[in-house]
Amino acid sequence: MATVTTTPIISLPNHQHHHHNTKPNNKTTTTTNYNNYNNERYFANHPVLSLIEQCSNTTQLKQIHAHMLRIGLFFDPYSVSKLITVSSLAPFSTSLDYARKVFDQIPQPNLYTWNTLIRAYASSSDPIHSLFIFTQMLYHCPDPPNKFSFPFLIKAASELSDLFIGQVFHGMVVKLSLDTDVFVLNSLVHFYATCGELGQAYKVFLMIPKKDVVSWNSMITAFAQADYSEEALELFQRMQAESMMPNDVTMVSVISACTKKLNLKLGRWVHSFIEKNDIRMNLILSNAMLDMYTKCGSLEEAKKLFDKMPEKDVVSLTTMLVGYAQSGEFDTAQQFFNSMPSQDITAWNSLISAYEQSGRSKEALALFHELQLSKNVKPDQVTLKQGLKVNCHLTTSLIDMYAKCGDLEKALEVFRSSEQKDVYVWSAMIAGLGMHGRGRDAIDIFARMQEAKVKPNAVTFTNVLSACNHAKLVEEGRLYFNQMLPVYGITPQVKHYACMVDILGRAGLLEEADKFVEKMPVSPGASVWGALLAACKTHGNVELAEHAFTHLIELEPQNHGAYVLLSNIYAKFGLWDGVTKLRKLMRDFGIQKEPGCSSIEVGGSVHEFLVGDNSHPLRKKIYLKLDEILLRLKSTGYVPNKSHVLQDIEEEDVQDHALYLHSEKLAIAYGLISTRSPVPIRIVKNLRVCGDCHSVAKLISKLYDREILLRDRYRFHHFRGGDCSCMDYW
DNA sequence: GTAGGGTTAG
Repeated sequence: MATVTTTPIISLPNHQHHHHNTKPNNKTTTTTNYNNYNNERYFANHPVLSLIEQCSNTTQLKQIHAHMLRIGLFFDPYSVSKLITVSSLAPFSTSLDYARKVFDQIPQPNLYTWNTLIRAYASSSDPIHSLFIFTQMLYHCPDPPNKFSFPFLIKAASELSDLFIGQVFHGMVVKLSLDTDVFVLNSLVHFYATCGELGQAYKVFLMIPKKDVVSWNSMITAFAQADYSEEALELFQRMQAESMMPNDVTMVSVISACTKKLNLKLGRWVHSFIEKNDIRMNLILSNAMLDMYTKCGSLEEAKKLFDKMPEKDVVSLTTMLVGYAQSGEFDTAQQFFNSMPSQDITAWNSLISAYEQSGRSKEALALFHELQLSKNVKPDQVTLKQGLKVNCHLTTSLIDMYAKCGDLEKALEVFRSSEQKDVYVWSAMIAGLGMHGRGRDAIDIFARMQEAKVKPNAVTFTNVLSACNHAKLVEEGRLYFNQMLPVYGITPQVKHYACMVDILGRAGLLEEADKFVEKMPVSPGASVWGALLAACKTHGNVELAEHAFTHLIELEPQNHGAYVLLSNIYAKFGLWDGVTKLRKLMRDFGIQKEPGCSSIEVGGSVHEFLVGDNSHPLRKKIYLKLDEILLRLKSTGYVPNKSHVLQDIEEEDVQDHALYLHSEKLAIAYGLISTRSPVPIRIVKNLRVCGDCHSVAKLISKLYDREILLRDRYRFHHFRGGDCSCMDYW
């Protein structure tokens, strides 16, 4: 053969020299059959060889090994290679140690024997040893690597995902003129795809002179696994156009492409294609099909196929488990889990993840604990990621709960003590601070989140913007909104636009808010028009209000808040005709405003109050207390804000009830009667708190020296010493 | 007489 030039990476020895030196004088010892050593054909059909293949345990193998040593068969390269193959690849051999020991005993392994060992390591858990063996082979074996060596070597490179070493092999293949061998080239296609070099894989694929079915399969699989489903399906079509008959392996990838596209129709077509063309339905193909049916939403067809399958394995059962879990049928999912002869780590992870994803952290955590107690399986990387998610999920819930219950300190405590924080934990803390009016602190957390290398998502930005909104941080709001796409790659959604309109509008920048809405690239949802309308109410702009109202009602004809807001704006400007017209509209469309309702928890039970509520057992005491409060307030100069009693329909229906009968006042009065300082009075209201109730609450917090925590529809108000945490901006 | 391609959780 031609002299081999060296590559810069690994040099191939000049094999022409070796040939004459090594091969002829490699026998100095003698055994009975040793004279036959060179006559390899002589042993090819030796009866012992068929015995090797029938071995079912290590003891039998060792017996044959001993026998081969006795009769000299051990020194026949072909025979000893068989021994190595079986001892490394047979199902009962757990490690390559034995095969390696056998190999080390061979005085002059030939190329065939070297290839055998490289093959064994390539499919072992330590594929890097293939490369070590290869470098030894280059120096000790008289023959250069051949077309059989490279598929094994390239496979090792694939297993290692080592692009560099694979490229080196590719170079050697070219220099050794092996670059027309379909086996070698197919391995290269697979290798480049494994390393994510789809372009390179395709280049090699096109260069295969005589493509066989494996060539096509390798390329189709490469596309399918890289989420290029369209390309995979196109190649499948071209394969047929070129009259290459697809086989069962082809169909696995084709089905998998359908699954990725969530294309049930195409999946069904492929199913019938398989039946029409008599393609063998093996277990793996059936499993791929099950996966397609469950993921594409046809649990029925999956079940039908599952029942027909002659053979099922843990993958089949896991696929069904996931299918049922994702449609909420956890009992059935659990049954599939229990029906497994033995649950592998994937099965555990599937069920844990299914619980986690449906928000059932408790079940997920319980299963995780059960897994830790299991003797057969150990949690792996995926499990730990799930466990982390479960923990983060619980942490997020706790932060959210404490924040919404008004105990921001406790929320912060949970946040600080959590070891792992994912994007949702950070976001929940930002939201918590935001709803308590601590916009600066929320922004600070946002900055720290990025220092911790956690990438913000759309939820994070909603919370950041909302925090800016509640704290009147207009500049900051603009800044973060404008950074969303260019800096963070997150396309603003309608809710982000709505937040921005709220920020601008609430701050009185009505014109800017209006322009902002006009320039929106997405169509403004009801939330955007609602925010604009609310801003018009606060800052008094009839024309813009009517504009926003028209759009809002178009989207949500039954939105009672819209009618109330516009009616209030009319009332503010004395436009009584408008008020009357709106009231008529509301009557005609059967629109009723949501009644204001405040709740307070005392002694473990929740007490609800509506406007002018008379149903509470302690109503007499409550109204007496209310009178007393108002008397004390008036003595300090308090004047009820009549704008809330006049002609407008406030969030509470003040037409029939006096201002002081607002539900939050009743709830506060009850709180003063039934609880003692320093326990704060905690109230939750379904609507936005009105201006009068807000000033009353501030005064009570001072006169009665009580903290009042009031959560309204949009945020928290923390009244203390005569002031509110919202700084009167809400 | 050596070889290559495929399914489930994240």
